[in-house]
Amino acid sequence: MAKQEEVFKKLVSHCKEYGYVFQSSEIYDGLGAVYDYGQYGVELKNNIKKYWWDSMVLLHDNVVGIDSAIFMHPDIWKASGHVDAFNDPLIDNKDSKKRYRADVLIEDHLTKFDDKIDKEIEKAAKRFGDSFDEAMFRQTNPRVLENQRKKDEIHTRFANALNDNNLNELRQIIIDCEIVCPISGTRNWTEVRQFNLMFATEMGSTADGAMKVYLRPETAQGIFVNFLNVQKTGRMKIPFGIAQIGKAFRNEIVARQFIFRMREFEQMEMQFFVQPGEELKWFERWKETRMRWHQALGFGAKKYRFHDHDKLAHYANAATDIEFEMPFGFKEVEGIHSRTDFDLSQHEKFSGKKMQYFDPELNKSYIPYVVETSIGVDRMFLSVLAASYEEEVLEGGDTRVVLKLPAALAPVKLAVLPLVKKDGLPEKALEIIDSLKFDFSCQYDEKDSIGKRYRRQDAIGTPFCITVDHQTLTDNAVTVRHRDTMQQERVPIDQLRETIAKEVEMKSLLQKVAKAD
RNA sequence: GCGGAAAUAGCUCAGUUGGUAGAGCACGACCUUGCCAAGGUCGGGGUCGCGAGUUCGAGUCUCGUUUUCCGCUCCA
Repeated sequence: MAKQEEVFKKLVSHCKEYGYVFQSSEIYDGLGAVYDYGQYGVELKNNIKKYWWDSMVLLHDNVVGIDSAIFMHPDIWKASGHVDAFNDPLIDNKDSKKRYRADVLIEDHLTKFDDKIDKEIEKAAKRFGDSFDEAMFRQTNPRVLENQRKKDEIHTRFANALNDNNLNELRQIIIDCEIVCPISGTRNWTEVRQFNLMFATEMGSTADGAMKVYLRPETAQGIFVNFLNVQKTGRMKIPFGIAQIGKAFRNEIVARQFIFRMREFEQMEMQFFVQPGEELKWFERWKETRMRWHQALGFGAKKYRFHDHDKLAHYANAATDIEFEMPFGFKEVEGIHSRTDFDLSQHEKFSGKKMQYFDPELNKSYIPYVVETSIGVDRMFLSVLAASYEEEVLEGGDTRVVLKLPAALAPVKLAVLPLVKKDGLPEKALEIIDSLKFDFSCQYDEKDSIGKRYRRQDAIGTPFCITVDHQTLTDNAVTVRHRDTMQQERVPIDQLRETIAKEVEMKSLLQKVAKAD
């Protein structure tokens, strides 16, 4: 495991050194858990997105795409449950390092306090027997009276604090009541913090009451609220799907492991609408299709596994993750969820608009059930890089660092290298680039020895190096050097396009995905 | 968010008990070589993460802060 972590560290440095991923705002000391994609990173990311989009929208005539806005009506997040589910005041005990909900701590304390008073009364009742009058005892016993007063005071303060969302007051109550951590038994508390998963901002002028809007924490809701728009204007018949790629934002408390958990990230989601009762059948089908999509990349089946959820979220009746073996263990890359009719029903309730589909075959209306596939672009990016990164020990004993990226995803498809920087070889090389640059992303490099240039291309994952030598000038053929095997072959210049296209076109991947559909 | 560690050139790092910031690689120019990196010459690049404090003097000591990594914690 320690070795794996080393590999991960090297991968992170490699990403920075070769222009794949940079930390955001680096010259200002960075911004926590936010990253920028560099010149090669953006190409790889775009290729991953294209691979997904084409496999969804191009290969399925009943799946269409949309691009919904990041800002959405705030009520959408009430309907989805995001507003209520993540609004808790949290406090940590510094000794036990345990985190609690501040309001729950106080409630528990008050319940115990009530019990204490009741026990005292019970004790008194035992002592005085039949002659005991509880009402009289409560009204006259000084200790009970004092406790009662304290209790009322705290209850009032607590209610007010919750009402005003006064976090300092909540903490003060915990201190005043001398509430201790059940684990450490100490009163060494942090500040009370409100944790909300969603980033909020204001829309409209603040002078006349701006509306609080959120940056979407998931792209799915943009699909749900457009369900009828797409269904009607596209004349879609159930079953059908809507796909979307877009940014989402979550204010994670702990965001770590490089780009695996970021505050700003990108999702590729597809919501598939089906007849109620058919959802589990489709759930299974999408599980298979999505796994095939991953495995078509050729990293080996052992790198992937399903992780079925035992504890289902309230909206789901089946859920699984596709996990990938990252250098830090098997981690979720994609989730496939059978979300029932929860989301559409909620939107029907909150918006007051019907979210139903008239099924001409069944001759009735219903709220469709939804099977969702949701994959993190950044996680996918990380898994592709992790699987591709290799430090190879060569025969001579020296090592080379090579990114064995699937050719269809590689940011640069080929580099054209003149063997020497004279005798007209550079001119010939540039001529070749000019003829290929419309089809493939090409690079030209004439600096340093040819071996060094090969290594540089290995490090960014370029699948082909094309070397122009003196012979090229007479036979119009070049040497094609393959990244993974380092093997070379002689190819006539007029066959270059065909030779390379065979390997680098997205088509080869898509055909593997489509095979069993 | 808590605890621990780290931060010096683009990268990897050195920098002694506090006394004028260094190396290798990388980068640029020129020369040389030419099919699997690290030949020669010259050159550019650092207010030592940031901010205070102690001191005649701080990369070095103290405090704060930011970021990253590790462990907890959290995780629609």
